[in-house]
Amino acid sequence: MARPREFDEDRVIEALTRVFWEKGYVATSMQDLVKATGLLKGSLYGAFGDKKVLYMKALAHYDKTHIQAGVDMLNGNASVEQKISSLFDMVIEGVNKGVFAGGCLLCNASMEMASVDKAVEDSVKKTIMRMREAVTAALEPTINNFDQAEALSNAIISGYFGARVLAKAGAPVQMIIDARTASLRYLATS
Amino acid sequence: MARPREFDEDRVIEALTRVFWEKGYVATSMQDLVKATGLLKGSLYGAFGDKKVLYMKALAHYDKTHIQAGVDMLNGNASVEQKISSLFDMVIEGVNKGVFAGGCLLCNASMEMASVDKAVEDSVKKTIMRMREAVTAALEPTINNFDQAEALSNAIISGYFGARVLAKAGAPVQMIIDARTASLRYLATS
DNA sequence: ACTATACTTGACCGATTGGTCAATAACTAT
DNA sequence: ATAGTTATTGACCAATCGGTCAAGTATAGT
Repeated sequence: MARPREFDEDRVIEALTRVFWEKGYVATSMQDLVKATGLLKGSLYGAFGDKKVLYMKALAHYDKTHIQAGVDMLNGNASVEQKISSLFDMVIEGVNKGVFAGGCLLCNASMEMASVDKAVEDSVKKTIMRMREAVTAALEPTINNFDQAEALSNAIISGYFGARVLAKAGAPVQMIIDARTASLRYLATS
Repeated sequence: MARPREFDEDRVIEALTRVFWEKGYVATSMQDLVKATGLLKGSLYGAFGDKKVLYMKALAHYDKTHIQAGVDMLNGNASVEQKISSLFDMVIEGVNKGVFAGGCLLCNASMEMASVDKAVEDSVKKTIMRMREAVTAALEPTINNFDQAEALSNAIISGYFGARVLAKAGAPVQMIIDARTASLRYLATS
């Protein structure tokens, strides 16, 4: 019926995601995306839409992959302590491996775009809530009071996001380690 | 000897700071700065330098005013609990007053620029360390072991930055409140 | 083989970007 | 009053921005 696509959509969105992750929305040019995806501008516009749409696709992709990996970990059958610890270890690992200075596309989007674009804000907020639910669920076996578990979850997520900011700033890793320790101590005394 | 400046330097830098604070580095155009300061482009370049220099001036100004206000508060003679609580209250206040969605230029700079520009990274890191020192000093009367105080300080700062991210995302204020509660509980159990 | 349809291509668009500069103006020291 | 110095002004620059589009091309159904 018609000419078939010559590219793999997932691969393209993966490439988009990496660029937006590394550079942010405004600092990324269509040229950057053309270079990263191997597609020409016309194809990108034809297949997806304008720059904002591409960014939303990237956010969704990041959610489906990286965030989901965290959620899966939290839903796994490790101990609660192990799960919370892993959350912060992901940040430290990012720093050590040099993954965009330990940055997180979700946090980046929140800082750069959430207060400016309603669609981004909604997307970011939804993802944060998913993370919170997962953390709360992971805590509930130990805490068994939902409100208390959620309050603890909120604090842990705050510490986690703060760790992301510290990581990007190139602050001493010890600060992140101490944030982890505090969350674990908080857990132990709840 | 020569023609005098027609503008007040502090007022101009204050205006610059507001724009960069609200929009970030890349999203701010020289036109935005021209409009905000009332100066023409040539004057801005002549008096200060290029866009990066203007940004660094803004960071320094933010440090001297907003960050310093926090440091002064921490050095004051309120109780430790009151001081730590105030740190988070500043975020909540920002959200309620709608000050750029509770954002903080320091955090914004860390997320957007620190991994890209060495000078920004250094500036941000230095400011973070100043905050840490102030928090640590505020904790020492209660903790009296320096290392322990610093570890707790690191955790609190992480929670504080995380609160900034949550604020910008438009997350429920309760999450920030719970982050505050957690920091106070760390303190109570140390 | 032909047609309808969708994809690819690259030239092209006006607007905006950060930055420069020569001309003019306002001051002070002499 | 004049000379020396610096600030202001706005026109100007090449480069890049996000986005469009007509032309060419590859496919599937007939």
